[in-house]
Amino acid sequence: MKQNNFYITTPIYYPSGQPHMGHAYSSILADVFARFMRINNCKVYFLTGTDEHGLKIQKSAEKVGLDPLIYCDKISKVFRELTKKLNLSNDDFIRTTEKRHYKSVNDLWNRLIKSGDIYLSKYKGWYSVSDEAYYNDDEIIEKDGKKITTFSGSSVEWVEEESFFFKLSSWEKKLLEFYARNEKFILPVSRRNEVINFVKNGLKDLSVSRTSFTWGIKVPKNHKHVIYVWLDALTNYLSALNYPNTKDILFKSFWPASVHIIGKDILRFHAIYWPAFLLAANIKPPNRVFGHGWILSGDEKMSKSKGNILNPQQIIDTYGIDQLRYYLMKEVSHGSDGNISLKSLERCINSDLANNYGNLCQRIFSFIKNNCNNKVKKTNKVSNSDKEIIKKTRELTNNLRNEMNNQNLNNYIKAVINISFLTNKYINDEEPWKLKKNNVEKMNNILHLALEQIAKISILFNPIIPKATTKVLDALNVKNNSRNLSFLDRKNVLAEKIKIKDLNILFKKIT
RNA sequence: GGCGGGGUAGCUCAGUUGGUUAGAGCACAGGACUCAUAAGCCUGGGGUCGGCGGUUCGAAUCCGCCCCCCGCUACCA
Repeated sequence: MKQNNFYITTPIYYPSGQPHMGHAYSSILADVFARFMRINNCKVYFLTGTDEHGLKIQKSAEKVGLDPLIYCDKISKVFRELTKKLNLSNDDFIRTTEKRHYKSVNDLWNRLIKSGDIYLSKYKGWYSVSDEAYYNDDEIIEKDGKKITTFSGSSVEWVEEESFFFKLSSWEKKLLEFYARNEKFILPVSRRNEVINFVKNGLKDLSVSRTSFTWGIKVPKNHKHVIYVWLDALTNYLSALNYPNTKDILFKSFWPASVHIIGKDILRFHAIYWPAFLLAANIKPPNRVFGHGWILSGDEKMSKSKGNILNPQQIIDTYGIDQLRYYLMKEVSHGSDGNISLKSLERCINSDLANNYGNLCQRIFSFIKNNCNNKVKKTNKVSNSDKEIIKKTRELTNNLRNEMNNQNLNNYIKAVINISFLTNKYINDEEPWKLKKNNVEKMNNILHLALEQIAKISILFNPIIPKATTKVLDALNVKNNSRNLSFLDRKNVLAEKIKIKDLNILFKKIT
């Protein structure tokens, strides 16, 4: 990994159902960080994709009478299309059914065999056919002469299955050392504690192959076995960089990954298994795993039976993608679960986007169009209130890079919207409409400063609401190579003399 | 059960080396203005900071007990 390079990933999605709000959230969150790092002058590689192996997919394909791969082509496409609808800026979209991925998984497997971390043995336990799951002794009771699991009540049978194992147990200490050395490997901190706790309670070796189904990557030299889902799926992060060719420019530039964005439900796989596999294979683990919370609807996890599903596609069609992106990023607080509802979505769009940022742009652009023929020129006279707003804006933006380096998007958004408050107040206080007749110079200075503020806000909001902010920056004639964070280092975005274009309403108010 | 996080205004949350009248945004009410999407600005109402007890000159903040919510407690992912 080169300095100033940034590799960020979403989970690869298991396409056994339609994309839901949780997928949308993970993807948008990752996209926001990717876009931010780009305007922060980093070279970014942003990856998403689909995880297409396993029993569920095999069965679903059988049900509709399709070859699993053809079936996957179809459903993976749905997720690929979603990246467009969500306006993701991903550089690649990987599927675990691709050749490059097979090559990569095979290589990782062979490395682990070679290092002695994978061995062949037998997996034994109580298996429930209907649950497709194994249970521990303490989860089993006898009822009417039958063994059943207390977990779901379904009947279980004793099964012994040949399986390859990964020597996870021998990585316990090394993992704990790794977490200690890399304090921010797992964020937020609460999740880090969970993981450390789990590891401290002891790790058992992990079964990493299955013989009960065939839809997957076959174990090299033993085709009876299919490679366990996580050893398969996680490796996608390497495959996309052309691993096993570690001399490849992509791999050299972007590994280890800067951050894997994931939901808290798959934290263990990313924070324990994944670094263990990699350490065993003598590959550097990623720099960070960020586990976000779930999207809830009315305090409940969204589910079909509860009828409280908010479908991302519908929301986008009704309200727009920038609106959905902004709402999700604002409403869900750092790392914890977030409740969403149409009501709060509409409130959020109206207050932040329409009334605040949108209207700020509108009032300034309209005024300049009607009174200045779209031309503004500033002089070097700086009033006390100018100094004041510049100073306050600087205070608000001081820590923004740091907030984003810790995935703390809430503080970021709060700071930026506060710049919008400041600017609205500035205009109210300065009353440029009163200066039309007798002080055009001062009026110009005020308007120019307002535009400068709008430019800064628009650049800072660009990762979150790219469409709307691009319209504004276009209307301001800000060059592409100026749409970055260099103004944080006390530079101005706009020239002293500027000509702007007309700007249409950015966000319609919802009534 | 064990370990961890949390309970602050109607809603979402900020706020600990303990210290003046506990904060923000949204929502609500009133006011002055008019460039603007009846937007923006100003002012205001509203909180026994989960409960009880303790330490202290002083506690949302420290200690003890209790109540409630959430997460983790491995091979579905």
